[in-house]
Amino acid sequence: MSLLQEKERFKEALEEKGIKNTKHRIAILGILAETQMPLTAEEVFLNLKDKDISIWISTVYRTLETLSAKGLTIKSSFMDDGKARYQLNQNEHKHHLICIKCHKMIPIDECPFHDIEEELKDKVNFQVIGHKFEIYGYCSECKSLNR
Amino acid sequence: MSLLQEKERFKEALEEKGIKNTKHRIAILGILAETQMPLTAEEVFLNLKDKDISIWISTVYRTLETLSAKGLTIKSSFMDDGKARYQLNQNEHKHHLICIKCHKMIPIDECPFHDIEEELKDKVNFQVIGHKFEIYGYCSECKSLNR
DNA sequence: ATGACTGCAAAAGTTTTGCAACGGT
DNA sequence: ACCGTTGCAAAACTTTTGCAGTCAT
Repeated sequence: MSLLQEKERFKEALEEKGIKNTKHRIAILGILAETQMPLTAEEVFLNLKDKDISIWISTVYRTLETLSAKGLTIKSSFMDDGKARYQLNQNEHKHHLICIKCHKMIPIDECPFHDIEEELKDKVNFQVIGHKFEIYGYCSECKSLNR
Repeated sequence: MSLLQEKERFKEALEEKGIKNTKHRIAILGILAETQMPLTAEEVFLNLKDKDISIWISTVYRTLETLSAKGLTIKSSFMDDGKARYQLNQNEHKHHLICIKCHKMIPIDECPFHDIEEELKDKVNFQVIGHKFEIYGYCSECKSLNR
């Protein structure tokens, strides 16, 4: 997809969610689309600076919170390092292999949850809202660098 | 299990890991065993204060980090609220249903991972270290309170 | 007695908030 | 023109660190 097409797609997504289409929001969505990796607010901020886009880190935080509240991005903190990470919500039901070292995410097709969802609903009285399934380890590159 | 038995068990666990057996460590493990819920450092701290145990919050943090490094507790930050939570490592391979509201954890026997582990190893060159599988929603009590 | 652990204070790091100015619809 | 968004500064909050004294082995 071209950058222009992408920009247009983001613009439409913002409209659909009823929030304003600003250059910062488009830029942040662009960064997340480009890196295809969950980024901390600071990483997003630095990426923007690299592109000579002037923005304040509080705006990055506010934007990422807003986008996550609207479902355009997903906030998670799976790394347990005290930093929240944000990624584009690709709106596909996907899970990932996550490299502990470089944070690369490798999407996988498997979703084990659906198989046991029914089973669970009957066994325990629990209203399921969502689930998280992530596998941690070293990707092929980091694996070879590591030893 | 009686409190005394528990204390003895914790003491042995600390010895086994080669770290000192102090009243604070025993107390913190006790809180985690008692609540059976992932707690933030502050929650652990407040629980201790309730029991008139004098401790500094930095000690709570240091202790929880140490216990997690030794595998006696597990650190996670699945709630995406910027706070790390710690729970007892019961040393069983378990996953949980986690109530979004009260943070209650309901253990489940299912682990979908093992079924697809082999499959993945072949498909992608990825060295698996661990995985996280959690299901979020409302437990039966919070469910009825909610609507 | 030695080294690990803790009390305490202070700093570091991340995230949030307030307010005025700015920008999109 | 209106109201959501952003720049900027400052505060709030979570977590870490340093050092001296204490405690477990």
